[in-house]
Amino acid sequence: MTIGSLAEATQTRVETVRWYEKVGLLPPPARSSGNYRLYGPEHLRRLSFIRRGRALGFTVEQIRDLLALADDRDRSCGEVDTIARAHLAHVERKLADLTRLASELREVIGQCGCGSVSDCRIIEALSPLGEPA
Amino acid sequence: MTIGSLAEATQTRVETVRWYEKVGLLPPPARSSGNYRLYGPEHLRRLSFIRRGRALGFTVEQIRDLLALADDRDRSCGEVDTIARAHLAHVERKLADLTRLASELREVIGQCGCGSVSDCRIIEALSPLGEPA
DNA sequence: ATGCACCCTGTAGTCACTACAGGGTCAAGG
DNA sequence: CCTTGACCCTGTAGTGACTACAGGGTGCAT
Repeated sequence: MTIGSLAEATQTRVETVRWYEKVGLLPPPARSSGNYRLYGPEHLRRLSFIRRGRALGFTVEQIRDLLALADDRDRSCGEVDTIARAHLAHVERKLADLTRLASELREVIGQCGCGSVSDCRIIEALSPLGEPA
Repeated sequence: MTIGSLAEATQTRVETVRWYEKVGLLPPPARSSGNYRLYGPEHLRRLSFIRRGRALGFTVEQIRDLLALADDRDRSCGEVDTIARAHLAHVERKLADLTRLASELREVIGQCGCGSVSDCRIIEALSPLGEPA
């Protein structure tokens, strides 16, 4: 399968597939006589894994680690669990930040009477002093 | 005030202050005889505005727009409101994504019995086929 | 033989900084 | 007077995870 069909099968951009190869996430595939990349089912599996990991918000580095662990099937699952839990903690921190941020924004927006900028509550909320000179 | 005290007063890194100047968010200040940047209260106000905006998650481009609007005090507040509402919508979309993501992660992690990798539910959840060859 | 979709490499751009390298300035202490 | 150390300067390159070309080659159908 060519890079185009692999990309389509995994909802990935062609450039991204080449980039995964360059940074070592995806092994270099065989080449056709015309120098086209030719992928097999193992590549499809690996790229699907990568994309699913990215969709779950794992970094490329974490996915690199997860792939190495996944290849070593007799190993204990503990390290996988550790990576996943660390990531969940990270996501939960971000979630808390965003929740606070959204409520601050809602409050600021709610106060805007949409008059002139000189008494705009949104601008005021951003300004350090209530009414700058 | 020197760049160091301005940075400290606004909880900003010195490099970041210089960067805001380079990209035109902060006007170039006067210089001392030894070529040090010398800031006044107007710079402090403007940088505080920028930092507060960033803390609320506005992009630098949005802050540039907000600053231009804030400078034009007779103008209607409508554009400010539009920017803020667009940003809130963006934050809420992100929040929804992260919420879904966190629950997916919790589910995956909850299923891990921490045995060997070969029957790790986390790896399985990432793999496209239940049990790759 | 020509058009077109697809592929190749390599480089530069995105965003909002951050991290140096390699210097200059300034005030205090010896 | 000299040195030490904290601060400042410019300029460039790096971060993460791609994205967007430029400038060319390949493969297939008409």
